[in-house]
Amino acid sequence: MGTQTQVTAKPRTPLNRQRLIDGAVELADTGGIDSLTMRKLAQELGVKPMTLYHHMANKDDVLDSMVDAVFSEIDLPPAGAKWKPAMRQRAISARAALTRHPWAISLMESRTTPGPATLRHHDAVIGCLRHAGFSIEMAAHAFSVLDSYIYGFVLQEVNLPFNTTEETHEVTEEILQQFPAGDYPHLVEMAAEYILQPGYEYANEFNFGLELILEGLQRSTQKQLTR
Amino acid sequence: MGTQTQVTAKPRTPLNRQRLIDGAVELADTGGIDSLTMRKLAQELGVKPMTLYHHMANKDDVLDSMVDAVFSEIDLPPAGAKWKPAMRQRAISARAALTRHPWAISLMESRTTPGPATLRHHDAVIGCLRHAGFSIEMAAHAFSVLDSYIYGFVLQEVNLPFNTTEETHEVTEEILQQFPAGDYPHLVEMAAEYILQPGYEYANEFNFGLELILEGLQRSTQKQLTR
DNA sequence: ATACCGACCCGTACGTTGTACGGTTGTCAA
DNA sequence: TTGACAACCGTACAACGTACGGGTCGGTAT
Repeated sequence: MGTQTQVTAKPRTPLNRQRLIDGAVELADTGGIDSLTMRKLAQELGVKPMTLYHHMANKDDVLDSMVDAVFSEIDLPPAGAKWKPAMRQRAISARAALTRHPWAISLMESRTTPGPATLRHHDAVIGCLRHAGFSIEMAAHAFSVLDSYIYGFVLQEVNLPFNTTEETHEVTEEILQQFPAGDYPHLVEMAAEYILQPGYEYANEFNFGLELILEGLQRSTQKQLTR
Repeated sequence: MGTQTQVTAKPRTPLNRQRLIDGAVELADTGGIDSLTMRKLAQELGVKPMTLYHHMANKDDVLDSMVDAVFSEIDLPPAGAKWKPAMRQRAISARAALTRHPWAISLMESRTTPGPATLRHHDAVIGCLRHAGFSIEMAAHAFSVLDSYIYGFVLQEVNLPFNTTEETHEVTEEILQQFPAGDYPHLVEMAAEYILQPGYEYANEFNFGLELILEGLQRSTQKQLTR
């Protein structure tokens, strides 16, 4: 009992930046990004609204940090790995993280100041490509295609108004019934003979595009190397 | 002068749905999506806020219509055209429309009820692919990759914190100076030797990915047809 | 001319949001 | 004990979307 150092736990754990961000992410995950208000966040953390401003500059600061938190969840390409499996795994991991937090894509659109996790991620991806022999220009190309595809796919995926097969039926019928029959014949055909078939899930489309792009990149690099 | 039909212009042109949407688009174009409030929109149209609600159900209704307006600006694939040039042109046109209205991508994320122009567009694209001999499954794949790529690319493009070469220099330096030198070696290399070079524009990256995907699709269909 | 109706428009008001400003409390070094 | 400093809070304000209950026309039926 000679020291007091053992009594480190305070009855009221002080709020810090990390707890705040975690709370914000959790709130957005459960109730959507619109339900994330400074007041609700404060309540969630057992604190009054204005207290938050002692840890973050403003709400935009919170949003920036949330985006960076999502990026930190994405697997980095393992050092020394071959570029193709590394990029494949990263793409899959990125899509998983972004769909786990459906609000992330919409935030990315309005945030322009990348955080450390975001920069680290980008650096690792470019590094992986460079070590595999990609020229700087080619690495930039590859980076652009892959990221565009990942973001765009998730953007569409999280926007689908349905998740289960049942919902798909409901929504599809509802939309089509609003318009004269025969207005969108190809859309109807695709809905009936593909999308509404049992077992269909949009998420499965991800693979096709990913492999197509990876193969295209491989071809491009081979062209470059043999030239 | 026997008729009165020539006096059709009223001193106070009545507001209608179209004028309202056009005004909303214009407002969002000039001041960003955040500056689009029902109050400002009303003022822009020379009308009091609550008047808007006689033409639109609510703000979400306005936003839905704006997205559809953007889609109506995208060229439809010309009937009877070969699929590859048709898809190429559509992609370029879509990217142009979406960058002309940078808010469109962010709206798409939150809207789930497609308008008539959107449906017509999708129908035409699928129709073009089907006429070119794509199977339903293959058409769905192609549609998914292309749209994902277009949306994702624009999402990144409109997010760049710089537009001119000067801004690029400023922003790049500012970001990198925040962190210990050597933290992001590959990022620094790419910035110095590629992005900061005179003549660089991110927009030029669009082509590479687009052609890569189009060629990949061509290969996939050939595989399918020869099998 | 009169009565009436529907399309169009507006004034007021409420609840919710982000956040500026100025305290108040709890903890620790000297 | 004193002072400083970090953490926290109460109050207040402007801006937002929009509910509600009117007003004000032009044109048609009588």
